[in-house]
Amino acid sequence: MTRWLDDDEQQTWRAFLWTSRLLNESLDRQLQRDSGMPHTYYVILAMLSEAPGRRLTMTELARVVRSSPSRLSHAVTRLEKEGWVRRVPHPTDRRTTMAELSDEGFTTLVEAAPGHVEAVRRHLFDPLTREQVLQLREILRAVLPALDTEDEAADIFGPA
Amino acid sequence: MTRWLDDDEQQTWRAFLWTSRLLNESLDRQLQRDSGMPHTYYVILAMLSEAPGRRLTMTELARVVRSSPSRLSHAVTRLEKEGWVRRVPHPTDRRTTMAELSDEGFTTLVEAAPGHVEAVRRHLFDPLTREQVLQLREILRAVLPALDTEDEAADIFGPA
DNA sequence: CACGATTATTTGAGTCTTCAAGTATTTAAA
DNA sequence: TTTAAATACTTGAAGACTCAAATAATCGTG
Repeated sequence: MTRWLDDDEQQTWRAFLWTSRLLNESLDRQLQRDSGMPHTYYVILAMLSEAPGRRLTMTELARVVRSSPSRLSHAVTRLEKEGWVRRVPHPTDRRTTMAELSDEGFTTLVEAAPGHVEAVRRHLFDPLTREQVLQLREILRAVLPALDTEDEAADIFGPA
Repeated sequence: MTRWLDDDEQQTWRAFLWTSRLLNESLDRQLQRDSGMPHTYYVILAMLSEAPGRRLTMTELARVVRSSPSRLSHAVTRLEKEGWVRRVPHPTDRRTTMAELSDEGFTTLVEAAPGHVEAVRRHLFDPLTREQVLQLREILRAVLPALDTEDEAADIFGPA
C-alpha cells in the first residue's frame, strides 16, 4: 500500500520542487549572462579555490562537487578550454589527474562571486527571518546525509 | 560592497544546494529506471492528469510546470512519441495547441506514481518531524513567490 | 478594415548531463 | 611474479535544456 502525501506534505513538496528548480535556473541565468558559465561550473571553480594549492584530484573534486566522474571530466575539459583550469599529472600515481585552478580562473571566480552571492542572498535569505534560516539548516542537516553517498555532509556542517 | 554570507548562511546555502541537486538526481534515476522518463516529464503527465479533460493549452501547461515554452514544446514532442500525450488543435484559437494526456499516458502515470511517491517520502519526509515539515512549508512560502513569475505560488498554497 | 503589436508555439544549434563502455595503472593475492 | 580485481579517469552517443530566431494567428486602433 502506497502512503500518499497528505495536504501539508503535498504543498511542501511542490513548493520545494519549484523553489529549488527556479532558484537554480535563476542562478544559472545570472552567471551565464555575467560570467559565461553555468552554476555547476562556478561551484567547481569555487571548490578548487578553497583547496590547498588550488588543486584537487579529479576524484576528490568529484566528491566535493557531488559529481559523477564522467560529468566532471566533461566539465573540466570545458573549463580547460576557457583557460580557467589545468590538468596536471599526479606526482606519484600515474592513474590520477589533478585539476588546478589557473590564475585566470581565479580572477574570473573573484569577479563572478559578488554578483552570484548577491543573487543567492536576494532570492534565498532576504525573504527569511534569522530563525527560519536556522530552521532550514536543521531541516537540511536531517535530509542531506541520506542523499549523500559517503559522509560528505560533514564537510558542510563540520564533523563535530 | 558585497555582503558575503556568514557561517550559518553559508552552511544553509550549501546544504540547500546539495540537497536539492541530489534529491532531484535521485528521483530522476528512480523514474528513469522504473518508468523510462525523467522527473520533469513525470510532472508534466501529473499536471495534465489533474486538469479538466486531462488537457491544457501549451501556455497553461508551461505555467503550471514552470517551463519555458521551448522546453515544454521539446518535451511534449518526446511524450507524443511515447504515445503518452497528444497535441490537439484548440477549438477557437488556431494559434494555440492543447496537450492532452492519452489513456496510455494516464496508465503509465498511475504505474509510476507509487514508486515516485515512496522515493519522495523516504528522502524528504521520513527524516523530518511534523513540525519541521510545517516550518519548511512556511520557509518555502516565503521564498517561492519572488522566484515565480506571475502569482503561481497561490496554486500550491491556495489563494486564501 | 488595415496593419503594427501582441500572443502562441515551434525549430535548430549549441551545451550539459547521463549512461555504458573503454583504457590505463595500481593493488593484492596466489 | 604474474595476474585478477580494484581504482582513476576518459570517451562518445543519446537525451534534455537554453537561447535566439522563425512562423502563425489574433488583437487593438485609427
